[in-house]
Amino acid sequence: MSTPHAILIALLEKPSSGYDLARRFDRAIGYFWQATHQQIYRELGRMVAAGWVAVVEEGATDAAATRKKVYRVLPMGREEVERWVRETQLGVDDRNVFLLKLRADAVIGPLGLGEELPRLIDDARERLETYRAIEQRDFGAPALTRGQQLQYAILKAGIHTQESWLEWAEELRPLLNGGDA
Amino acid sequence: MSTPHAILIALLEKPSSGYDLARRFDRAIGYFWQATHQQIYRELGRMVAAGWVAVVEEGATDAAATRKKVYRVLPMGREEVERWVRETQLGVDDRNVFLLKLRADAVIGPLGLGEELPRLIDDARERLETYRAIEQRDFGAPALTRGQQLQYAILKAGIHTQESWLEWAEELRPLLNGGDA
DNA sequence: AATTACATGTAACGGGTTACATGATTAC
DNA sequence: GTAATCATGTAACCCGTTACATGTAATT
Repeated sequence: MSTPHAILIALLEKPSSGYDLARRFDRAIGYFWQATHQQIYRELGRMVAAGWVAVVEEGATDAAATRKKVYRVLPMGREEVERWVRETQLGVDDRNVFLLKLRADAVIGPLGLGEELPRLIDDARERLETYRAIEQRDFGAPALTRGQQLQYAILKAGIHTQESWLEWAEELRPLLNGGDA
Repeated sequence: MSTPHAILIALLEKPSSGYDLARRFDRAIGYFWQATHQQIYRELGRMVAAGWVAVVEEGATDAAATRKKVYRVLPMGREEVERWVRETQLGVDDRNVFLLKLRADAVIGPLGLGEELPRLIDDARERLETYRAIEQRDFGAPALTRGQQLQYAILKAGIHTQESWLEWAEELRPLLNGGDA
């Protein structure tokens, strides 16, 4: 649901054409966020209509580049990004969205993520405790059947995920709080 | 795209009504797989039409339970689950789908996941190497700006995710290979 | 000359989400 | 008797996906 914002942030990092955006979403960005070129063109059209982005009009850099349309973010688009980062509450399962917010914070000054992170950390700790409780309740027995071992493995996947994320988040914390935010 | 299979597997674990399924998807299952009651009823309808599931007809357990419809998986539904587990190739980003496959494996015998896991492990290792390469190339400098530190943090999130998953996967490996598969 | 890469779009479909709707049963 | 829970559904919308479509520029 935040594809337009993903595009806005990518454009803040570097003004691009739809085609370039598609390539960027296939490479680096695509590791944690996907968007096909159809989505990109669709959203670019909408965002032009909304006044968030505009096509860069340069007096024909070279005659060949006529077809290429480079988009840049307008003030209203930038404001929309700030609003979205500040007002969109995330849950424990929206980690890639939080990474998107981090990218926004990396491009345009501090956006108050230092206040959202602790809440996410608390949520992750809570969920981890839930998992630990299930672990002790359901998998404390000495001998488990194959099926039970597999179900235990599924639970462990969840435990690993939370623990690993918490480690990362604690490491990130000072970066968001220190400085000036 | 595998909501119907998620429902089938849940029904294999325990025949349930649509309402019960919705509650199960809100609780335990919902930690890594979501489905609203609208989706559940829609899919149940389709799967009845496809001959994958059927309503359990018991001669009125008690007169009050008239409205409740309990579904069970028919042989064709079970075969469809097996087919899906065996034939659906997963990518690095389909980890929750792999957990779903594991749940299927836990309910109905070994389904050949011992062959899919190594491929996923290789993919994860490859991606981890890509991340490590980016790390050395872009973030080797001694002093990084705030923005660069944040971008580095985003990359580290990816590194953590791969490492953590690989640890888990290696732990799981013998369970899928040992025994009889 | 032919193929690949560049570059931008339209159209249709299906699934997930949200809102709406209804009625029975249980608990306070 | 009123509210919460149980229980099942319909309808509309939007987004992501897949397929289709077109044309230019660069490469071999």
